[in-house]
Amino acid sequence: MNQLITKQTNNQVQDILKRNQLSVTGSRKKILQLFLAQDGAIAHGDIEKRAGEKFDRVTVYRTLQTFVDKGIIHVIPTADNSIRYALCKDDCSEGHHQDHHVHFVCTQCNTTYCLDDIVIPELKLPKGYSSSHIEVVAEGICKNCKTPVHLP
Amino acid sequence: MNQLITKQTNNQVQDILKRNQLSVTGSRKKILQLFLAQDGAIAHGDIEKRAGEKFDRVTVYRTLQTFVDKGIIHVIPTADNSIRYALCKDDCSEGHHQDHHVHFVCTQCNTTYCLDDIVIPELKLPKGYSSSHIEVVAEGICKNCKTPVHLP
DNA sequence: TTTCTTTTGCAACCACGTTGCTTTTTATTA
DNA sequence: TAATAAAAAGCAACGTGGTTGCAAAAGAAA
Repeated sequence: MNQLITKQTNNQVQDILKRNQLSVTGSRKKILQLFLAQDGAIAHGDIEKRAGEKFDRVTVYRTLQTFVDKGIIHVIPTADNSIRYALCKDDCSEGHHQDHHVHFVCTQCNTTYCLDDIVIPELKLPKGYSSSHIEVVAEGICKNCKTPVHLP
Repeated sequence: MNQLITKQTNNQVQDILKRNQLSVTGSRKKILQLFLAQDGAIAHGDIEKRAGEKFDRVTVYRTLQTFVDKGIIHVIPTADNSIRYALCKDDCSEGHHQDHHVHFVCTQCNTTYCLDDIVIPELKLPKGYSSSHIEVVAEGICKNCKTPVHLP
């Protein structure tokens, strides 16, 4: 819980904010640090809790919205209807998200991962339908929760 | 808007309710009729509006929940975080939904379709991940909204 | 440091969904 | 058909998640 923020991380945060023409503020630094320190995706509620009750709800909403607008994070739709956010890869930019990858939700630890390297296969849609975007969410057990192999 | 309910539809509704050991009530009949008269999926809000402001919000919620529990309808997760419902096929039953098909959301008319015949292709997940269920939502233009071919 | 601009925090509000309880409706049995 | 038990509907109230307008505070620039 008590996160050690290294000088590197701090510089990285400032870098990202400045590169996106955002002023460096307390909430933006804190929230961005949470994303950098986290493997999977984060829900809005997690952020409010893990930011240490320091920021107003409204501020968290606006900060997340700003990050989405700038292409720093992207939204992940989940089956349980709770929005989650994850860092974008470098090829996302303002107004143009490139986050067309598979998302994986672990049913055990409830972590959401972006599987950037998985290719979404072609779908044969019925006659008359044409799709511009396909969202794939896989549910199951992640690499950290799978039953470990017992060695002799 | 003003729907003509035929005797057949009425019988069908009663049939479905009785088959699922549900008592036949006004709201259940009305809401089930809406589903039978509709090609695509319906959102909760639509139901409240189209039921003619006759039923309490709570009643609609509970009726939908009952139908989901009984396997009469199923929930469709959408990208915009609004839950939609659609009739299940016959192989759904109480506590066991068999609705593993692709869902299609038309970006023009905003209708959601269940593409029952489309097979969800295999996904090659990274090492350590195993999935029990894959949700696929395609976005695009549906058969009713596509630009018609101009004949000479 | 001063000034201007941006961001934050607060209060209030709305939409969505849920819960507990009373009244009404449905199904059942006489 | 009337009486009864069981189920569902309606109502009020509440909780959460998200938004908006505005005044105060913090950041950037000079």
